This record gives sequence, structure tokens and C-alpha cells, in this order.
Amino acid sequence: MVKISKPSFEKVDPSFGSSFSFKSFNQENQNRNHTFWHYHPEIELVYVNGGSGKRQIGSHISYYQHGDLILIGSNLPHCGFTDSLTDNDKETVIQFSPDFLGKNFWEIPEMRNVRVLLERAKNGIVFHGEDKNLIGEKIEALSSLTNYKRLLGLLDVLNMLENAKDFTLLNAEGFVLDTELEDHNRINVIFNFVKNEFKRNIALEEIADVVSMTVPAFCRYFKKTTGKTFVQFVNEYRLVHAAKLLHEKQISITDVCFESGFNNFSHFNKQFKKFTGKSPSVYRNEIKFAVS
DNA sequence: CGCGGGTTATCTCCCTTGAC
DNA sequence: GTCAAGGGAGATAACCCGCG
Repeated sequence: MVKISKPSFEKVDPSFGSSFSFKSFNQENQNRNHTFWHYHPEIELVYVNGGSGKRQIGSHISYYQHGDLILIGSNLPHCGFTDSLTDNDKETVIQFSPDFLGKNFWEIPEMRNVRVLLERAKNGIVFHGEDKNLIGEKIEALSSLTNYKRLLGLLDVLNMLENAKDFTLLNAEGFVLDTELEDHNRINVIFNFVKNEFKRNIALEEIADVVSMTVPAFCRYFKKTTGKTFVQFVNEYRLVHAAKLLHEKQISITDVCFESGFNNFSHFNKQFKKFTGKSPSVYRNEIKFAVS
């Protein structure tokens, strides 16, 4: 019997005396609760000012270094994997309901651009380069402001995000969530299952059984929802984990391969090369080179 | 030479998908 | 939902290369 992890709908409470939620985490205060699969109607803006980790937004999975700035739209399932924060690393999370300033606030002409940004955020947006750093600093500076100034600052940040040039849409391939809650739950169950079990072999029959579907029905459903086949998805999940291990641990490539859920080198090598354009050893050497 | 770590070739099997 | 075909994923093994 397989244990099913329940899908999670996260309830977001605004900070005291405020209409949106502002939270800051550092080495001492790491009580973050978004390392599991969840979704919520509130829009979420996350800034990590250093460190590295994995992130999954919709069906997109990737590894990041030197911090991260992402904007996650309403009801887009996501999961952060930032490793334990060290030294001066800080993670700032802002969550706000799309209508926290009133139902029609984004409709006024002055907010037209932000409305476009929030629409775009339904795909998940990651920001890079100077934009990431400048806006990130601005976000961190919000912590020292009064509630009133903080709200103005947030609008300012949203405007900067809209003007940013250096960004990537994470989920552009079209991650489609059915509006029915039941289907919402189904994909959550699948993602959580993969998250917990990716280090071992997952037979299609097994995962299909978990969500009470036949194997062909499952394949069709998964492709329709994520734009990928199930095997592709799990492979990407494993490859991102492998990239992370290559960066962070001094273990042999063989060990990285098995640690990531692959059962043989040859296949791991082939997939890794297809995914990153480099073989695992070249990939790791380039990192060493960049560091020294 | 033998050994360990990494890469490539090939064959089998099961995942995916189209037809019904 | 079932069935079946084809193609991609995964296993096996041969191969390469640097090192003692």
C-alpha cells in the first residue's frame, strides 16, 4: 500500500497591521514552510540574496546559484528547495492577494503595466543579472519601513519588476491546471510523490495506481497537464538534483548518478549531456574553473 | 600491465500514443 | 476504458584514458 501525501492548500495570513504578508528568513530563523508542494491564490514574490537550491514552479524544475528572485502567480503550484541558509544569506517572501488593494485597483490606467506583469506571473518569472540584485536590495529594504511606506515600496518594486529586461518565463510550455479542485489535487499528489520517491525507480503502473488511473489514462493526463511525458519529468527532476550534487558535493560522478536515482552511468551521461549540453565531468570541471 | 573512472554502442523492454 | 505498434528509456558490456 502506497502512502499518499495530501495536496496542500496553503492559507496565507497577512502580517499584523498590514494587508499583505512580509516575511524574512535567515540562519537563525529558518522556519519556512514552503519546502513542500503547495499553491495559494496569493501572488508570491521570493528573493534569496545568496546560496543555491532547487526550485519547482508548475512543471518547471531548475537549479539556481547566487540567489534567486522569482514571482509566482495565483494558484501556481510551487516548491522551494533552498538549502539551509548560512552566513549572510537571507530569504524574503512577500505574499499578496490579487485584490488586496480592492477589486479594481489594477484596472486603473496607472497600474496597467503591473496588471500585465501579474498576468505574466501566472507562468512564474525568474529575474536575472543587475535587475535581480537591484530589485532584491529594494525588497530587503522594505523590512525596515513602516506599514504605510512598505506598501508604497511594494508598488515601487512591482513597477521595477515590470520594467526589468532580464527575465525568463519558467513555465511557458503551458502548465494547465483544471479549475476543478479534484484535478488540482491529482497533480499535486503526483508531484509530491515524485519529490519524495525520485531516488528510486517509479513504475508507471505504480504512480498511475496512486491517483487511481489506468496507465494509458495517466500518460494522457500527465502530458496534457504538464506538457511533458512522465518519464521526461522524472528525469528532469533527477538531472536537476544531479547538477546540484555536482556543484555542492565532492563525490564521484558515479555516486552522483546513483544518488540522483539513475541506475546506470551510460544512461545518466547521455541524459545529462542532452539536458545541459555537457557531460557531467565537463560540467563539474567548469565549475571548479569558475571558482578558482 | 591492471585498475578505477568516464564514455560510447547496441539491444531489449516498457512507456507513450493512436485507433477503436 | 482496451489493445497494439513504435520509439525512446534503460541495462549490459565494450571501449577509452590516465595513473601507479
